[in-house]
Amino acid sequence: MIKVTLPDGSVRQYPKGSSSMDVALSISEGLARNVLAAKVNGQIVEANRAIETDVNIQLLTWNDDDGKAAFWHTSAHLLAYALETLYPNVKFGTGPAIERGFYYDVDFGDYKFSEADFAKVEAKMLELARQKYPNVRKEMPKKEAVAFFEAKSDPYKLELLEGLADGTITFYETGNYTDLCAGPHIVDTSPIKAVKITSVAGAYWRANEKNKMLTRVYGITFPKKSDLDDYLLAFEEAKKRDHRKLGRELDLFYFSESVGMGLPLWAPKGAALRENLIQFLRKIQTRAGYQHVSTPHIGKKELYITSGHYAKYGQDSFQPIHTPEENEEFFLKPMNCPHHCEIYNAKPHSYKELPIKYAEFGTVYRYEQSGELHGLTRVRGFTQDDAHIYCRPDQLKAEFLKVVDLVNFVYSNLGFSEFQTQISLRDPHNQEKYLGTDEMWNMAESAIIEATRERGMKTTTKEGEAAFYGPKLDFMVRDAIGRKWQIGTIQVDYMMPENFDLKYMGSDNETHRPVMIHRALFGSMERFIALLIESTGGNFPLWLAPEPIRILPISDKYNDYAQTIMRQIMDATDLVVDIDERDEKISRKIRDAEVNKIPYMLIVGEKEQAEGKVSPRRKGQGDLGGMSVADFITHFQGEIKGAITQFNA
RNA sequence: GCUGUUAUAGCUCAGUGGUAGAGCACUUCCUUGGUAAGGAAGAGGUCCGGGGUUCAAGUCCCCGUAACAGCUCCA
Repeated sequence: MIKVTLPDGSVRQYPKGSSSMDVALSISEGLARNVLAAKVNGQIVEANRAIETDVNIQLLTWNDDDGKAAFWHTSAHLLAYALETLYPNVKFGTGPAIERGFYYDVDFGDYKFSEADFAKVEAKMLELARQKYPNVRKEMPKKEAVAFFEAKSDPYKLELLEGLADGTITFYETGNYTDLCAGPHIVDTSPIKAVKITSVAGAYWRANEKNKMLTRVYGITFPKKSDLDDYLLAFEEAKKRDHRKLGRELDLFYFSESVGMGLPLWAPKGAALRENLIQFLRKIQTRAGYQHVSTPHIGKKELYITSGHYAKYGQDSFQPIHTPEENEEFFLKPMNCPHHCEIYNAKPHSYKELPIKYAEFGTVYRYEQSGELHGLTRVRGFTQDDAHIYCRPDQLKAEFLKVVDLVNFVYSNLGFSEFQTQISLRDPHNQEKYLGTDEMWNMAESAIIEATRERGMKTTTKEGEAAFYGPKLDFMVRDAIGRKWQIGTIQVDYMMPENFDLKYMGSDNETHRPVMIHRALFGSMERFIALLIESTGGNFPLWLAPEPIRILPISDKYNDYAQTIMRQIMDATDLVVDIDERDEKISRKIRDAEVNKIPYMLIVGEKEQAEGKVSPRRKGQGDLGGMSVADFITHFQGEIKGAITQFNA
């Protein structure tokens, strides 16, 4: 007998060789029906794998991410099985489960797999799933594995095998389909009841652009048809929050082919939104001890040679502009740090002055590959809420933590509670990509790791994601359909102070090298606003709304009264107020204001004019009843005060 | 940059090789109104650009441009 410990701590006894499925069956048949895989002593395995020793078991169902992963992993095999049946001679790359569904990378030879094929593949997958094929795990010596794929003349699987040690090779058989695979899988194919092939796109073999491009077929499957319907419906709903769509609908920004791709044009409403965000942050940064600076949009080539950016990105930048006579070369600035370092270097500094924090809403230009451009989230001209903190090495951790706190403050006020944090380190196997000494890197990386640990932050760590001059702590949020974007970043840099020969005079009357922290909280105004649009669906908090108040006169007889009200509000506050003077009925004006997502409508007609009042209507709430202008202003300002917490530096 | 898809009025989109369409928006007129679309009339087109096939191209083919999805990249 073996002892099985369940997550609630209960211990049960089973005959040796029992499986997780047996455990599930002993609890309830319903549970057994829902079990997709199991976590046995922390390792995820098939639910029917025999257990020989005492173990901890967690049964995994559709409610567990790992359960879904097993389900979708099997679905990927099912996809491959269907493709192999329908398109003889296809070769397979890799086919993992992903966050939402799965894909398989396929070499179709000369065949162009397209959307027209989707329905056929879906039908075949469902047909195969219904056969209730068991997923049979097989361990195999490497020699045998190689022979199998040589017989199949499958170059991709053979290449994958090269990287595997003998004795670790496992295969899974599903019907007539056999794949090199580490598993785990669901017990058989029958739970797969709904299938959707979602898209097809190119993907480089082994994620290397020098390799051949395979065809990546994406799909998603569910245990219930209604789950698929719900998923597709939710996806359609999410697409309505796309910032590119809302940007046009709310008249925020545009692109023009004549201006150039990736160069956003901010319309008045968008510019107002942007300005509100800048004002908010400028005020907080000033309180946090930042000094705002302003630097030009270009800089001489030599500046970027000094910083190291020229060697790294010179060829992949917008190419230099030249002066007509002297033929000097100037680059559009791709980042603000070199300019800020020059401000630092403009005069000598004492240790008593540090930390020095230069902030700038600095507009930069980067040549992004054409295929990368994406609405406002990836553009070629954008404004960073950039700042550089010059501090003594002994101040580094404290300063880093202050920035972390600032990020938390700003995001919480903007409703971004779901952000993720990632520590981006250098790739230990590819160190020539980076500048600086091991000592510098170790100091910088440990500063970030210690600081995040000190705050108890949940971070993920990624090697190879660092900037070439230093490691980073990145803050990421998801867009409407779940894609992750980096917004904030905090970077520790020992390199740039070296390159620019930055100094300060220490208490020992010797010169010392400061450490630099590069940081941006929004990242770029463009990307941040894009994500703000998607997270709010265009219903911005009152204090950010580009048009917070619109006065709606009942008829043109009350336009003059509306003007009086507008002036009263604008005199008492610095708010933007508009009047809808169109020759339309009030219900129409209300509808249009609702559609335009205007937070406050002020309805004025005969009654209001007679009583010297306004009738506010809050978007989404309806009529608030008549009140005086003074009462409305109090009400309005109260809502803003309630929305922003006080920042204490 | 790579693979694929798409491009028709300001927006959303129909359009079968044979006279360019709808809804919304816009303009004018009527209407002067009370909490989510009042009525009528009008104007608006390089069918993305260039080339080709054809008696005839918005429609078929090629090249380019841009957008979209994904890959790769991201100071």
